[in-house]
Amino acid sequence: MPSRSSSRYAVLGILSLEPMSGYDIKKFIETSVAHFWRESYGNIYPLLNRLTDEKLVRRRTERQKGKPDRHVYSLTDRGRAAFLEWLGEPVKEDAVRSELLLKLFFGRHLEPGRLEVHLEEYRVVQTRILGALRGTREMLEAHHAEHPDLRYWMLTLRRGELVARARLQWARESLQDFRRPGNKEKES
Amino acid sequence: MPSRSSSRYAVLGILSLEPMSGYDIKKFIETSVAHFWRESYGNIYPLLNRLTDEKLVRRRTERQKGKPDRHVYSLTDRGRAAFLEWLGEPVKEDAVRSELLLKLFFGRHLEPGRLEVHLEEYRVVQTRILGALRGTREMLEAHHAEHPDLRYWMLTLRRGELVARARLQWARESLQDFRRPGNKEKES
DNA sequence: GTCCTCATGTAACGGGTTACATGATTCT
DNA sequence: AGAATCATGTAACCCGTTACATGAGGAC
Repeated sequence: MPSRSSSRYAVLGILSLEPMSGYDIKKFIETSVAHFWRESYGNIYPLLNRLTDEKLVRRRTERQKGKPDRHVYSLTDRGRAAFLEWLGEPVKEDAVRSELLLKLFFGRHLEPGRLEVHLEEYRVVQTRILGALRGTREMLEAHHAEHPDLRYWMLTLRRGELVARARLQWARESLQDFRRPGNKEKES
Repeated sequence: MPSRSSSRYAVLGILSLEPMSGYDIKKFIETSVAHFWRESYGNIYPLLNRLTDEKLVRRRTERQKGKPDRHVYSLTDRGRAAFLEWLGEPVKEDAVRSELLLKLFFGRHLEPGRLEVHLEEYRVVQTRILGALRGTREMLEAHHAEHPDLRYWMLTLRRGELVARARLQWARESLQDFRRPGNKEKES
């Protein structure tokens, strides 16, 4: 009965695609799953050491000229097994915390215009996210059309897009609602 | 330039509505902002002590028969000021982490049917959330129609609904997509 | 000349959860 | 009889981020 940090399974999963260094893992995350997952070096490197100690991962060191040694990690059989086991387990629902909504909840105490600024910033962020998702989608369709994992990647992308669109819609609606002045109380 | 833990501002904000005990705060959170914010007692109680030390909050003790003393906390002027300052500051975007999407991303390695199970569970959860949101909305409209904060509470509810609907739609779509067998590769 | 990329790591801290401990009262 | 509610708290732990340190080579 595993079920540990999640980060570890993210790392194991990525290493199941191909052997990589910690640095590569970070880059990979940033260009593929960044819309729903992030890791910092300060988490990745110590984690890789722990995984090595636990024999879930194997380290091969490549010496390089002018650069630090490069540690390339690959999954062991135990690592793959642990990963697969985690994969099938029920999903732990993730923590819900939205600082934006928290502020809006108390929005009556905001100075005039400030609520709209918060919403507007959010709208911009969501728009940017949507653009990034579209970019990723096009990239995948162009360069990885035959990749066996494509279907699953698209699945996650699609969720990102739908949710971002919903958030965007909400931001727009709400801005309209709050920018119209005669609207302090319920609409009539 | 404050900007500390967020939890502290959640607590200060709630106390700005009316004086309460730690226990009350927890209850309040569960019945009003649970869809985007949660706190545990293990966080609330120590936090209230710290806030008291920092004079952001004042403690009044009510003795009770057969129950532990009840500590009722209220905002001090400094507390209110700190809260208002935080309220106007730019929103820190919250951590993105979805264990579900992480598993789906690696979905090719799931045993047959397991992916659908994950999706189906998610669908159920989102449906339940939607129901709860509707319940809250109706309760608010019935019992707090005149509350000066209603507009802001509705704003957050609306976001919850739109996002939950988007997630639901995605879950349904994806289930259809994956339950249809002749569909292992791209649709044709 | 300066910035970016490659590449690894550590230390300090932050912020939070879970589980445990306690115990009377009231509801079913 | 047993569960839920009221009510507070602590200790252990976990998980993660930020900031710092180091340094060569290539791009502009």
